[in-house]
Amino acid sequence: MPTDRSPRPTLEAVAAHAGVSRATVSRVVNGGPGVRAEVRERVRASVQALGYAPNFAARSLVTRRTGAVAVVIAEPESRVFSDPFFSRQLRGIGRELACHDTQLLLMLQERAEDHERISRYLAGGHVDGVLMFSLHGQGPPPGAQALAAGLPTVFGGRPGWPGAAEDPGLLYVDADNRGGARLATEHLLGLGRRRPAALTGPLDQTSALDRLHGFQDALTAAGLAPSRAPTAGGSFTAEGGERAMAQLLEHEPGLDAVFAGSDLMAVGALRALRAAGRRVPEDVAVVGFDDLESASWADPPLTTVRQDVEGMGRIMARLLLRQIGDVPADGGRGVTARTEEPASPVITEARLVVRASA
Amino acid sequence: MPTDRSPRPTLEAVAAHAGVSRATVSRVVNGGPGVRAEVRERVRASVQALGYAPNFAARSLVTRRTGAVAVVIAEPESRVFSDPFFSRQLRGIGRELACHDTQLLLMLQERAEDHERISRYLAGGHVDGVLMFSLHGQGPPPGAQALAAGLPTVFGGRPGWPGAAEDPGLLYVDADNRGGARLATEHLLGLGRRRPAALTGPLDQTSALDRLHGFQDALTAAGLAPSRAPTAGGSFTAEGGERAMAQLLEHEPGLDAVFAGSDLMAVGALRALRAAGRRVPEDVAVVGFDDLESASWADPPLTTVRQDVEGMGRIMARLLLRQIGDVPADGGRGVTARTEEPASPVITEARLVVRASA
DNA sequence: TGGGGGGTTGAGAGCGCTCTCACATTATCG
DNA sequence: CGATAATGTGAGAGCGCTCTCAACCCCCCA
Repeated sequence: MPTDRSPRPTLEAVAAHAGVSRATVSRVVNGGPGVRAEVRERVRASVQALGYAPNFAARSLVTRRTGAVAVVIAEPESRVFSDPFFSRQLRGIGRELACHDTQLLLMLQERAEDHERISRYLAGGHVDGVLMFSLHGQGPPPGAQALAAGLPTVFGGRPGWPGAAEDPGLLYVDADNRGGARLATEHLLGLGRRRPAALTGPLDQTSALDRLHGFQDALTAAGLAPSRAPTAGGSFTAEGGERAMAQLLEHEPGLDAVFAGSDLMAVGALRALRAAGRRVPEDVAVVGFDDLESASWADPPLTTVRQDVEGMGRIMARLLLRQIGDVPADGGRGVTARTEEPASPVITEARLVVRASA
Repeated sequence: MPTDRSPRPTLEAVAAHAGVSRATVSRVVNGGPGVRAEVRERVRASVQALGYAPNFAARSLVTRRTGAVAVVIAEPESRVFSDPFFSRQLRGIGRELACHDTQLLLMLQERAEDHERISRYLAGGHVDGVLMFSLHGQGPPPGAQALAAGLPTVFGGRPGWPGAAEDPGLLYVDADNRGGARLATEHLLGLGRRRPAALTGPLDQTSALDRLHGFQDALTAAGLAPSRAPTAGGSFTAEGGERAMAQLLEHEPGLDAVFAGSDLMAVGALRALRAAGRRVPEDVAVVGFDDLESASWADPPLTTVRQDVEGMGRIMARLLLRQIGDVPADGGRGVTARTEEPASPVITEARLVVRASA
């Protein structure tokens, strides 16, 4: 037979064992008030003796809470797990949720049919809220499904679909991509470089776009024409960076600095530069973005923009938990944290980390 | 108010709308037989019209199925997300589960108190089964909690606690660590190297231990005394590899080949070798293990042992779904896949990938 | 000694769903 | 054409829990 799922004891059983009613056991289990200390102890002992654990589905059915939160990751070709950036953010989320006794459901939306499956899940009340990462710009507004299901939702990164910017109720957490990119570019210019180029990620992602804008901001401020600065785009990967860099070198052999949209791209750029016989940083200075672990391994170690990725994850989780309402710690005996101030998007700081590449 | 959770329509509502009973709607929703085509269509229309989605908790309460599986990752300092190996495995799991309409609950057990929290969750019937990764050897048999809760469980990697080897019912999926390590070492020996050394991971992890054994197997087969081969251990990280390599060089300056227990360690070893002025592969040949993406970026690109990590994840998921019983596709209308052959551990093949480092 | 009042406890009604079983309807056959 | 089977549908009993509300007990004060 397919696994002999031994029947777990119910509230009823504990009540009988302790000689009290179901209601009393429920009170004890949930830490509710109004139970004599003596009875409370007796019930506790019975719970222990029978190895009772409350049935999640039954509880959830009446409380309308699941104590779980979905992390939806919408991306055509799931780089999620290979992308250390994401991984760290996910870790931050996981840790924060664990602190509040909340489970994390991971939902990967790689293809169109996943969209439907996930919508169904969200509508089915599996979770109390949603953390939404939608990395691509095309397709149906990803995350609309969660909002439509009436679930509290927090976005990772600034949502980029048409109209998103106008919606003041949209909650998201993002790094200061624009400011960070500006910082990095100013560093290049401060080094005396006058022919900087940019390697951008997919411009349908707001992070890539914002970083490009930051790059241009710095040029403008320094009196250079952003439109004249060479730019090439690709995916946020080492391969993408390598290809874009090669392309850039072909069209603009005179460039003396490169702002890469991500560390992975920067690593690729280093490869392409080496292949072209350029020295880094002597001939071409390179800065990256993200400060991944691999940034410090690179040869030469990358100057890059650091974001507190794990912290962003934690903030996302916290924001969501606040939206959900009361923090479901210990079965609800905690204080109900009403949303005093209206929640609003959070932009976290980005800092320059100077290493050898620039 | 904390989020106006708009009341979703219930079965009852759909039944009223379609002019049938709840039972009939249930049958239609679950694809059950015995409903006239005309009625079926009418119900479908009502479902559509009201935007009905079955309540998960209620269904789960009666079916005793949740359609979710927990991935428990027990590790003191969660490298989970930074470790690309894991990430790929998780992706494989996620994809396979998605194919079977099963959700993935991620549970990180970083500290002792998490253990208790997770046990509670598992016992509460949140999930139908457990995929268990317990990377450290110490502490209470991690995973015992899942087994104790009577949940179908599959382990990632060979469980290492005392007695695990004797338990024939223990299900796990592992790479052929021993065989792969032997392959890699034989490659080094085949290159004419006669003073190979090993960099091992934490030997309380079976994967590290198995790889060391594989290394020794190759030496023995080649007529070399394994006990004479220099060995240093550390964590499965670049830092660990760097430190261990430095230590090895100090004690055994004459070594001409290194088998590293992981690619990350190998990358660290490359750094240490460079710092010591050794050329790779001329002075010292290096092989790694895992074939991470970074293995091909390394300088020189690493010769390493490739495992089908994503495939391992898929197999784990498949094994678990089979244990759980019938594959819960489309609400159970699928064939019940009884365990015809008794399930048994799966060891996947490991292949050598030759690049420049050896 | 009797009547509040506060603190404890239990009875019972659901939460939304599935599933069994009895009933209604129509098809099938002697 | 009535008996029997096959098919379609509905009534109702839970699944295990929470939560309201009424009942209860004991103590205090008049």
